[in-house]
Amino acid sequence: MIMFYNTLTRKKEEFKPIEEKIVKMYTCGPTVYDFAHIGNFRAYVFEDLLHRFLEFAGYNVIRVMNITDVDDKTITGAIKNKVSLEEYTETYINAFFEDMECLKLKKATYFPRATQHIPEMVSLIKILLEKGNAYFKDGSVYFRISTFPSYGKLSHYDFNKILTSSTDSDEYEKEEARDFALWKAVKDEPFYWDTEIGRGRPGWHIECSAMSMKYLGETFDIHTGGVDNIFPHHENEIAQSEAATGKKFVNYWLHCAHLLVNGEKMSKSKGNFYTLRDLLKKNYDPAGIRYLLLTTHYRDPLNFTEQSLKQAEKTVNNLNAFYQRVSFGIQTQTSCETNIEKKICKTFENFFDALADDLNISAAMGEIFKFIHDVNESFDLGKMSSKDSEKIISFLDKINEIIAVIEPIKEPLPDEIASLIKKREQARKEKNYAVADSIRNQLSEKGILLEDTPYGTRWIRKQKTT
RNA sequence: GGCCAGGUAGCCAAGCGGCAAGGCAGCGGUCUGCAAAACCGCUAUUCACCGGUUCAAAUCCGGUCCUGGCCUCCA
Repeated sequence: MIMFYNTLTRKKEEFKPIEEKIVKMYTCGPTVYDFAHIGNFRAYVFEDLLHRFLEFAGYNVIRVMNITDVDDKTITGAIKNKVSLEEYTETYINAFFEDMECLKLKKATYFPRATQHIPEMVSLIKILLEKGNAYFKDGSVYFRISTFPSYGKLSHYDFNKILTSSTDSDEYEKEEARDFALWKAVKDEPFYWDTEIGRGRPGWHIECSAMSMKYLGETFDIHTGGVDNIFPHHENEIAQSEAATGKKFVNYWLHCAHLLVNGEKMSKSKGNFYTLRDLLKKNYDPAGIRYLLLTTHYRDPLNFTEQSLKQAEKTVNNLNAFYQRVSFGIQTQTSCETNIEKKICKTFENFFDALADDLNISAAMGEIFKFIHDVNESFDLGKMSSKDSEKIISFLDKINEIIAVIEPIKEPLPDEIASLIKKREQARKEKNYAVADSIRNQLSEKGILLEDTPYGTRWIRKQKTT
């Protein structure tokens, strides 16, 4: 049984998709006005875990991640740089995909862009106008919240108590302060679309309603984002979508908590703003970054520090060392029987159950580390057969489908290096340790670490260290 | 002010009524020519604080303090 915490009900609920074996999921993607920062990636890593886990659990995941390529910030950026909106956003769209690959984030099925779905948004707005849920004012179209009584059900805000007074100076255009723009009239700006509802550009929220319904249908299973999206963004999506279709928009809303930097909110003014690229420049390992973002429960605030990043790197390093130790075992060890199969089954079961409980990744990893410890012990006692090793490796490969931080070395050892290792073993036999150590240092510089064991010399690839 | 999270060892982090998982770091030991990795042992009488409920509380209830978020375009 899979349980998720649903923001809508504020409870953990059993997950039941609309269609058996298929999950339709919408994950809020980037606004491409700048490079994404690690706070953004915390959300994307959480979504990646969700995606991978659902596939792991046997679901066919149909996932949409939108690219917001028109909004105030992208427009400002394009004007400032005197380029078209397309040119301006292209850089950041490409960077985003590179970053995703770097963090091993699984690709969504669709990456729709707002600018390519203007007709869909317009027709949705037209429906809302016809139904009386929206109105024109000075060429813009606003959603009339008074026509949607359950407004506030996601954020659980009581609108009788708040928002009685209008704060912004230009709010006079709207009938009510809380009404929000579906379509913004454009007069002097260079970027606009001429449509049946006039010349203008879309409001922020409408793209997600239009695109999610296009690719996933009027009602779908899961919608995710950061907690800061609960209000107003997701609240408004619900209002627009449900007013238009008369149907429930989304069954499960999952939101991840924020990332803090050194216990403080991440902000440009404080200078504690890291992009993924900043960290890579500082020579941090992408797998370590992924591990750190992955292994704090998504609903808990994550305090990002360079110390914890270094710890994460070390852990990833040890996971890789373990993988390689076992791989090496495949080629060398021959004897004995263990009940490794049983242990693998139990570990797998516990790992899966932990994740099925609202993605409890920390508990799931705890199971893996206990397993590793047990296996290491058996190795030290010489109780592992090559058959056992093969089973362990295939188990680790399976786990890695979710955690994706282990990088198995599949390619054979280059001849040049193999012969150096042989040469060194000869030197060691002759107790010529000066030569042996110099070869070891030489290989270390090439990223190959040697480990002498009772069964011979083993090599592993050195992880990036900082 | 309203609403929502969170405060567990040096750091990170599970547990959410029945002897405080796990990771990283540290210390001592085994193995090693030396290493590395691994293994063994040690490292929270206590879970922000104060009360209460209970045979039993880190876990439930009440209050206090601290940190962070949202309250109209920020994941």
